[in-house]
Amino acid sequence: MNDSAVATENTLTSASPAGPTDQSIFALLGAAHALEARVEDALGRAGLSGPKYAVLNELVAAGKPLSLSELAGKLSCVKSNMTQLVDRLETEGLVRRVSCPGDRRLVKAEITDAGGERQRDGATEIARLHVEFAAKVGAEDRAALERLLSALQ
Amino acid sequence: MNDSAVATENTLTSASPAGPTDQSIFALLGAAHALEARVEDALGRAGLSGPKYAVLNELVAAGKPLSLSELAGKLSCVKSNMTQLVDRLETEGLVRRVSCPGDRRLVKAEITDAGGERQRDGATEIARLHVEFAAKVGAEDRAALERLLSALQ
DNA sequence: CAAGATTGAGAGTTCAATCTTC
DNA sequence: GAAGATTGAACTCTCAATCTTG
Repeated sequence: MNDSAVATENTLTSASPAGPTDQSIFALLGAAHALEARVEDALGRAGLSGPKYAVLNELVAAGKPLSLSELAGKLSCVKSNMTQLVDRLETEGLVRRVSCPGDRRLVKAEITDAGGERQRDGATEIARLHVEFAAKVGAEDRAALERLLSALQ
Repeated sequence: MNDSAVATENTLTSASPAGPTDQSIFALLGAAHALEARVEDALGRAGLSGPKYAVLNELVAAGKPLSLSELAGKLSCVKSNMTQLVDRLETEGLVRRVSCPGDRRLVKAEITDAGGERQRDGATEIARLHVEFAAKVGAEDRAALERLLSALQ
């Protein structure tokens, strides 16, 4: 699982200057903001941020070390971002860099035992959040959401 | 109109590790991400970022200089953020800091002529985007969106 | 020359600590 | 002391430029 939209972003959600039409877009972004904040809060309880959880999650899902380029692709971010994110994860002891004998250009990230535990904690929090979400949003609204999302893509 | 959710956040939107339930949340965040990117692109054509547009917009809506604390309140961000954002806007000549004789603790941001032009350009781009959005999303789905949003808050 | 990773600079955000003013 | 603004440190992100390896 990936979760790049969890970041701390909240400057685009308050009033509506131009007209009534604006409200749809900005209301949607505001709600997404609130949801992201909920996800970040939940992960924070597990000692993780959204981006850190996303990386650990990908490593667990893959079941093997992944190169920084592969991770950047899965998280839809640029490679230099992954360099720094893995720096911070490595500092925390949640992943470790391993070199690849086959292709010496590659640097792979391998999850540590501590990283595995942390990922499980994060997944537990996310699961809890999801139950809450499912209870609040009815099936028919969820269908509307799907249509909305595909219209937006 | 405000628009804080426009930031560059994209690490939480890819796969789904835990289960099928996760998809609702992360799909929503992913779509919001895409929408934010569209807004940022549109504003970029006007030479603005989301946060910068939000500030200019508030100043135009108020029709008078606003203190940095007032702006931070309207944009739902911390005050230190506004200090730096206004720094960048001032460097670009879009706003200017004015001191307040009545309460010498206050620093107000006043929009310049250049800032006013820039805001108009941004608003034009946003209006264009909104027409597109309204055309893609039907009225009934928009109603479902409203319910979704209030359930989320 | 391509691809993978890193570095440096900059935007945007948060928090904690500080300074001035009330 | 409390409110307004600023500064410094940290995180997340992007882009452009560089280095190493293929």
